[in-house]
Amino acid sequence: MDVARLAGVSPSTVSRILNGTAKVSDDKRLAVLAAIEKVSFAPNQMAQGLKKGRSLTIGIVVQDISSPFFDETLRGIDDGLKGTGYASVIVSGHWNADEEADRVRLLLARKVDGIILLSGRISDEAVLGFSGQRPIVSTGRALQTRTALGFKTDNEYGAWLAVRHLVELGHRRIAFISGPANNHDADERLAGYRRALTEAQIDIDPALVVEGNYHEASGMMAMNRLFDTHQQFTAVFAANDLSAYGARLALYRKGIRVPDDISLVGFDDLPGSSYTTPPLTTVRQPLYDMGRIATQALLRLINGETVQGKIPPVELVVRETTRRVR
Amino acid sequence: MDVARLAGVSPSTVSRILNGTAKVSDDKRLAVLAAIEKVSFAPNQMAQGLKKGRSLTIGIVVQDISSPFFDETLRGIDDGLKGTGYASVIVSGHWNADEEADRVRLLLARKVDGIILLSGRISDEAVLGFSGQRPIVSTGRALQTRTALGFKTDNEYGAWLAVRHLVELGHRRIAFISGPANNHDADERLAGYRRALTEAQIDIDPALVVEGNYHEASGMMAMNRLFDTHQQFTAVFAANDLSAYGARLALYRKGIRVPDDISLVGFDDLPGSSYTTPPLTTVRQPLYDMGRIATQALLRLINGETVQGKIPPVELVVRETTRRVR
DNA sequence: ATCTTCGCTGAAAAGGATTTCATAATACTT
DNA sequence: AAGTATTATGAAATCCTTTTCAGCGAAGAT
Repeated sequence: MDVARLAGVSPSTVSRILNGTAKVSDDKRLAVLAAIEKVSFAPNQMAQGLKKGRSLTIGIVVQDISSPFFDETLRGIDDGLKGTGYASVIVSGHWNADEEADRVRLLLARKVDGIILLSGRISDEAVLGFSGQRPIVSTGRALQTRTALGFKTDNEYGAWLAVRHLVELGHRRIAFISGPANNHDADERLAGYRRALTEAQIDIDPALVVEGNYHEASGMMAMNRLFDTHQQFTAVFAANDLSAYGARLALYRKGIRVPDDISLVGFDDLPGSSYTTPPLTTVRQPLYDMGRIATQALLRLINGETVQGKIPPVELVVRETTRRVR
Repeated sequence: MDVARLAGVSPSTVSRILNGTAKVSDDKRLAVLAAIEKVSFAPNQMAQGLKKGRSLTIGIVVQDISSPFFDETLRGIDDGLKGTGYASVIVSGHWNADEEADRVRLLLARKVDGIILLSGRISDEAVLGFSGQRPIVSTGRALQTRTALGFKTDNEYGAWLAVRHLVELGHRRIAFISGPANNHDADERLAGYRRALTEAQIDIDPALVVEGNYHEASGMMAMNRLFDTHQQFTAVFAANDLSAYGARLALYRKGIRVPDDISLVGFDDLPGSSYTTPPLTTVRQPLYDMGRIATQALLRLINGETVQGKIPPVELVVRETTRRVR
């Protein structure tokens, strides 16, 4: 080591000072510190990682790097990592199970100390398998072993909250813009929609539920499909905020006022949803908190501690896109 | 190495097969491949990196992980990295020069092979200094050395485009919601606003320019300040889309119609701006392309090739928030 | 049939830290 | 004062690959 030579000590001593591993006499300590300062030495993290068996890196798998949904959670993760010395490498599974599994393997080869999996598509078994190599915490699944932990938001309940809100406002013809088929969360939200209607003794009209894919464009198209087939309805529940945005635009284009003519509610409560015109009534998922909590849990798992996953419940936030039916 | 023992060869041979570094007899190759398969071996990237002197990792410094502005660029970077074997560790400078410099040092200690700096706050000299250790490409600055490259979007011109558009629609009282003080980009946009007005022989009224900070809330507050001081204006140019969103909401709250009563134009063209109500007229920055191009440039710099920075120009995209003044 | 050349392969060194082990120097016991 | 317990420190081993170097056997040359 360069610094060692400069300070006239052995590499061992430098290491001891850097890590506080053992007592070192003051004169040597000072000499070493001075040498470090002089050459502005920073230990090679790859070498450190190789020796210590930990990289101070965690891997994060999202499905879409530029979606406000994931970004808000990433912010929570970033904050959760603050001051821990950990950095994160973020990869995207692009909503594809195979690609996702690939990414996880890649992270594992990079010797990340743990993995956070957001809205993963791979099976629970696969997660459990990977968790044999490194701890994993995942959103959107119920899991609890010594090295794997899952958090689940209650999608069914959230959707139920949204639809019940509409029902309480007197709406009876409520359209639903669903999420993509074969998506677990999406299915649950649909179930919540159904239950709320059933509880209100409103018949479920299949023509009122139209499939979207969580993106703005799909919300817009879904809305247009509703119009094209001449459906009657006074409210729309979109399976996520993004598709609600799209629906909102379709409504605007038709000259239909929100909430005066039609009420609209979304799901997620993205940061932008307080600034839509008008601000969107939606079901709040604690995205940021999920990130923070997942991070803290992962760090505990990495330290071999046991944890259980608990996140704040979803809640309805009533803003200005819903109104009592006239 | 485990695989070596299992296949009855030396680690050297395994390495040669993995890297195609030298010819290996078919029988051994097959044995090794089988062994690799059997224990699903993946080389330890830290050891590889340590030996080879490259980590196959690049560092990315953003200022805010959960801002659509950065996310769109990140998407470009992600796509640019696709298939290269590189992964990226993303850190945030939180718009703070000291923190930013810290993050860069951290990335350097992690032995990233190169760095992409988005909207950095540190000085060009600092960038040049760091670029002595690893290549750096940065947005928002003009730089061109063997190991550092900068891209600059023409903010002044973009702002000029926006304001000229409003002028051409007959607006003469045009308010400006600025970016934060001491922000280079923000200053340039202000300059463009001024030039466009001057060229149209419209007096610049200082009361019509009010400071924001690029966030939605500031746009809303800026708008309200304009109202509180009873300014007369028929159009508003916001220094970025986010503050335009905020302004839009303030307008909505006052019952002022866009674009019927007041025209509004933003800057950036965030993905969400096609879905605001109504869709926002704005100055398009090629965020995604900037990410892609920056990535390709960085990879070239890493390979010791020389490159020069060229990105598509900004352009006005006229949507539905601007209209001829009555 | 002997000497060169060539092609594969393994042993060993290297990359930059940490950690174990051994040792020299001090301090403590009685 | 002699022997033992502590301390601070350096030498060497280790983490896991890659790469250099050397050697062995086979093929080619004469």
